[in-house]
Amino acid sequence: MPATDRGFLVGVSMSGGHTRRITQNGRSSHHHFDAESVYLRDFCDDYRADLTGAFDFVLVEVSRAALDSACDDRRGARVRSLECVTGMRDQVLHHLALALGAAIERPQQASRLFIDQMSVAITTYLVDNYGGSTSAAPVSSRRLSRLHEGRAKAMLRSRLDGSVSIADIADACSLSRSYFIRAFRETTGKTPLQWLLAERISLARGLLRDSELPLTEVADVCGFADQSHFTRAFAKYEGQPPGVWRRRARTT
DNA sequence: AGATCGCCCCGCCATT
DNA sequence: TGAATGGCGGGGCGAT
Repeated sequence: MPATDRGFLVGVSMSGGHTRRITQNGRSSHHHFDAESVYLRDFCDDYRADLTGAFDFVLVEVSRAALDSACDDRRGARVRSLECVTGMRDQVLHHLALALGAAIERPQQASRLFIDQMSVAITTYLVDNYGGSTSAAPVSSRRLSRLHEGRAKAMLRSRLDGSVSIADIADACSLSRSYFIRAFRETTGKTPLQWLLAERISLARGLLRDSELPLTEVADVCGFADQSHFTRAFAKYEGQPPGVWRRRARTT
């Protein structure tokens, strides 16, 4: 695999009998994996692995953003890399992988909250135990904490009637309005209003596709006070007006 | 954190 | 009658 900026990959061997030859930076090495063996990969590096024997791994991909977020949440210096001795055993990771694997084997029953929390647990554990070089000084993060992010998004969703202002939400997070807007943008990649608009459009797409509601009612349900404004906003976001979008969604 | 200010989102109306 | 488009003013958003 050629190098990419996808972050890191942690592989946890669930049973034994796997062997691989890894070629990286022109060097090759042989590794044997028992149950509970782990390896870590930085997607920044070119990577080639010739696999032999059984392959029974849980693979977890960790983005750099997730790594940064985990570092910020524990108020520590940001970790730049994750490193471990390939093939070393790690009982904790093995158990975490077991729990995660059991949950995602039945996706229809899986609790999104549980999987999210497991992701946080695994990432935090990786930072604590395999965090490599760190930034010299703790980065003063302007990202929202997970608590504030969740609270802000919940308040924005409840704001469909327009009764809650951005200042109210910032207050609820004990932040100034300007700081909150910036932190929200750096956390989600969107300003609060842009994020809310994306939520509304997403809701509208579902109603257009799966219901027979006229546009006026779709607009109302999605928090748009009048149909003309809804049509305009939808067309700007999706590139075509809602009626056209609906007909095309039905025919494809 | 708080003040400022330009911009655009929103709601309303009209028209096709 | 429903959907799409356009104009317009006020107020809140978002950047500084």
